[in-house]
Amino acid sequence: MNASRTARERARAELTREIKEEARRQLRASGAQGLSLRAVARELGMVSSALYRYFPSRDELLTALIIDAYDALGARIEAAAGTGGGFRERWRACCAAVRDWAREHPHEYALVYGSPVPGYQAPEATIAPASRVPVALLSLVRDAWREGVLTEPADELSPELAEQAERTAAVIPPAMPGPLLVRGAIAWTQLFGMVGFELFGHLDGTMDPAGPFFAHSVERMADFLGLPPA
Amino acid sequence: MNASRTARERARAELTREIKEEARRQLRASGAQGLSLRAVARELGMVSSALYRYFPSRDELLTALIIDAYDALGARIEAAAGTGGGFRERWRACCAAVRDWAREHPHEYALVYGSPVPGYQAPEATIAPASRVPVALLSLVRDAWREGVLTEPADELSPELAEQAERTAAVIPPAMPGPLLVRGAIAWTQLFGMVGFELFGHLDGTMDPAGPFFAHSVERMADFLGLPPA
DNA sequence: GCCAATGCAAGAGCAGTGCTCTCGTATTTG
DNA sequence: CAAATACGAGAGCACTGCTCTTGCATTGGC
Repeated sequence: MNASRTARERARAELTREIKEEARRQLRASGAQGLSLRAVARELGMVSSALYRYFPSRDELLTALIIDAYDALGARIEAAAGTGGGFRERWRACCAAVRDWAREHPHEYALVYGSPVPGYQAPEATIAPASRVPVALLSLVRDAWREGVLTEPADELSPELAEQAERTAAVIPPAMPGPLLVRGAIAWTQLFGMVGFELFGHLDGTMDPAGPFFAHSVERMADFLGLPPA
Repeated sequence: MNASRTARERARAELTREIKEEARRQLRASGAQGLSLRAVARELGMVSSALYRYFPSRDELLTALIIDAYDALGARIEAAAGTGGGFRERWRACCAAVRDWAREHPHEYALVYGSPVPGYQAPEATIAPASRVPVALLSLVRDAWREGVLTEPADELSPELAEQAERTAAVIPPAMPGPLLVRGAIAWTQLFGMVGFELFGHLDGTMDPAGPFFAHSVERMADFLGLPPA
């Protein structure tokens, strides 16, 4: 497909990939704060100013890493959602995918789900890959509902929330009941709150190691969503 | 109590306070990344090297700000927990206290609950103020349980989790049932997951503005804890 | 009340950063 | 083949955290 017309274009694509690779390596070694354009260039045997031909600023490099991270996590959770078994097993697999990926790539997790860089405005290009995770989770809940295996919640929604739920449901047709979608969103925030707390050390000394607490909480959230027992 | 013995000691305490104040101002303006020792010194009319007499490094300054932030949030939630009304109202007040404080001090929230600075190890001095929030939340649940107004959960705990729950409950005697404490911890992670997502823009475009979603989720978590309806 | 010990601010300096600009060269395009 | 373009290299600017030395002010013991 991509015949990569000229030699220059092939070299450019190759170098862009290598820069991101080296940047990711430094990210893993010393975090986003410690990622230095000059160090990346040095490691690649080029001078720092040459790097600006590929990424116009340090923030743009970080944005590229963010998009890659979102996509990597998105692919993982989508694969988990597509496994066989009942809905509860698939829910477990999705949650485990998020936690496993986060523990394997803590700095990349921190980059996308930790504090945004000051003054950093998430560019348009990040929102699509960023939404893959919530879409996968909510789609799973919606599928369970469509198959009728779900005990549907009878929560009352305020008019504003009902409208937001409807807007949100529109991106993953066919529509599902608002109260159920909102419960899905709650479980989504719980999942990431727990994973973030584990990674950032807020569970140290109490629910530590976090494995049992995580497993238990996944079951409670499955109950909360009305998923049938396995 | 603190007669502040010598003039030198008074001046030192005063300057330490002023440094933290100016640092907090810069934090609010440009985030943790943008906090510069030299800029703080400049703003205070002193030379940068003089600042090192008060804080041995930039990280130590940040640690001082972190402790202050934990204490400020801790004081807020403790005040909210101590208000009158039923347990559900107090639960609402606690959750609102966390969200309100976070929205009022987004950069300080990011500092303590966002990604930890790379290679930054939370010093001993932070764990006591950091625990004020979970202690306040769990104490509220425990009080409701002691008064018998709670429908106690019948969740089964794995042996490891039961042991962790027991260890955790020991710091807020008298002991409470493990399954209930774990539900409290789940609600705790949900609360901070949701607040973090709102602050860091992960709800933009869906549950945005986040007020209705927040209010609804607080009720669902109150149900989840078995708190009686208001 | 004096004097040594200590606390402290100032300045210079080091190694590093992101980023800009210019300049000569290599590649691509018409 | 010539003109347009892309590119790497280097110098340089303004900034950062941090260290070290120097000289002055405050303190506590005699």
